[in-house]
Amino acid sequence: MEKEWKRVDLITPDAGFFRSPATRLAPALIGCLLRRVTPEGIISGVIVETEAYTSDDPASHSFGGETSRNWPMFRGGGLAYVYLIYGIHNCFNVTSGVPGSGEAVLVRALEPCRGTGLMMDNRGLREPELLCSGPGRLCQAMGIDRSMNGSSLLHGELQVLLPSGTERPPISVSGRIGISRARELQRRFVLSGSRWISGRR
DNA sequence: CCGAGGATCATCT
DNA sequence: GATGATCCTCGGT
Repeated sequence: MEKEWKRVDLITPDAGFFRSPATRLAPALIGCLLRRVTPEGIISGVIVETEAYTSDDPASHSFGGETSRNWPMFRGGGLAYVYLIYGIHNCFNVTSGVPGSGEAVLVRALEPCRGTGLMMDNRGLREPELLCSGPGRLCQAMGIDRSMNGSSLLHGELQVLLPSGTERPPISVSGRIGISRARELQRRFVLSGSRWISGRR
């Protein structure tokens, strides 16, 4: 039996979903669906790992104010912020907060849901192992690149959908991964017990 | 203009 | 555990 999903609606009580602060949106995104509509078919995965970044956070791209790179973080919640890291990998964020706040949530891992074959093709893999377990890996699997930077996630080819139910999944909190500053902040959120999160096993 | 370093990953020892 | 790949942003001059 397949789970049901609903669009974030601008005129219902979901209106404030993306406008909430990153520290609240990051756990709220756990269990949501990230979906891309491609000419070849639909690709989707359930978000199982996120990190929150805010403008008062030395580890955040927005810490020094708005720049030509981080501008989507300053345009309010519900946009894609995609940037290149180490010259090779893309990282995908969901912007959050109100315009000017400089906040985003890094999506670090997905549990593959639909279009697994397409994702494996994109990654050059023959097994779903490590398919979307890491920010670079999930972008490669989903076909997310910087051409989608700044695009709306409410409608369009890349979307975030909410679970139709109201039950909250169990979430574990920890320090963030791969940063040198503000390691102590507890701003990494994972779906408890998920085997799809990033990092070593 | 220049140089350092980065919200990573695959591969090697 | 260590390393190389590879590019762009951003701060300093």
